[in-house]
Amino acid sequence: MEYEQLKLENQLCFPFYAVSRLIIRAYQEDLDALGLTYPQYLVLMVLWENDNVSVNTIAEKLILNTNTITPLLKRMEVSGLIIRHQSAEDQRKVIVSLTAKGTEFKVLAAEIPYKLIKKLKIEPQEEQIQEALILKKKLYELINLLENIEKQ
Amino acid sequence: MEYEQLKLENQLCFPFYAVSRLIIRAYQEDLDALGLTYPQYLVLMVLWENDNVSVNTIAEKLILNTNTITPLLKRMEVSGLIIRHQSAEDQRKVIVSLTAKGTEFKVLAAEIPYKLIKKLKIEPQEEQIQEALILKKKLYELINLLENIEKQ
DNA sequence: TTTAAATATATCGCACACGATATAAAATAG
DNA sequence: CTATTTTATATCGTGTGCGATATATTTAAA
Repeated sequence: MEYEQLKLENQLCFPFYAVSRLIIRAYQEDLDALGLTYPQYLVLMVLWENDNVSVNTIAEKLILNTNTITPLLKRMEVSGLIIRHQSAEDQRKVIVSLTAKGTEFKVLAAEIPYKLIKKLKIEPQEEQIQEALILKKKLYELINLLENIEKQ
Repeated sequence: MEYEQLKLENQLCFPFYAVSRLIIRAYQEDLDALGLTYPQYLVLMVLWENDNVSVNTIAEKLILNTNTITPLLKRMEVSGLIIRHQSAEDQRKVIVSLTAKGTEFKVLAAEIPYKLIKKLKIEPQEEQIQEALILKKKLYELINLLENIEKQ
């Protein structure tokens, strides 16, 4: 029995899985220099855009469960990037805020995306930038499709 | 400071990371029915195409390190999907082989890719199939680009 | 207004991923 | 032919991810 649909090279899921891990590996060197992990870097990106948000807000933006986010935030609190405090209005909510260190890291992190492009040894032309934007749009269409499965 | 390149929505890395996890989540239900995890399913796909291969061959095909693969294979041996035995020619090599159970699972797993398409509620037309093939090609180009970073 | 349901976060257990390191066997160099 | 290097796999420690479950607070319902 051949089952073409079971061959690794015919899968769409596997290259997504591989690209995701390889991108994180590529970032690792620059993140290590800041003592960050990739998901911690994502949390910081959320906070740099909107500080003082609830645990749930971060979880929703990163499409992660609280059982992933909670210990992640605890480690980030230990390393002095953020602080967590209970909301006054709604005692169930835990508000996450950047520390001075967490805020300062934004300047250092700003170089990271450019460093990855340099590592890839590509010099994006207008055409390639447009292509990347189209790809990003398709990825978000896929995310929407995949997120709506669970709600059934 | 705005730093457009640090906004989550401007990242290409994040949607890759999200899509990868969401696809695995979508597979979970069908894999659970077989008592498999996603990486175990990938290992089986490698073995269904080429049985009796070394640990390293599997690691290379899945772009995983042996410190991930070794315990993964051990768990698969415990659950009776594979057996591992030392190679006669090269005593360093450990050859991984499918058991009867591991072989039989191929028939059961053959439905999984179709089930995902059903869950997504899409009915792929020729046009969309072509689009998926182009996307897959792009993903493999990216994998090549990302794999070659490390070799420098 | 007491009760039930929903919401927000945390805890537990298990299975990855991966950097760093160890160990044994094979290949190669001097 | 012995010493060195390389190759193949395994071990250890840390940090995710996530299903299942617990706990506290808020909201809604009877």
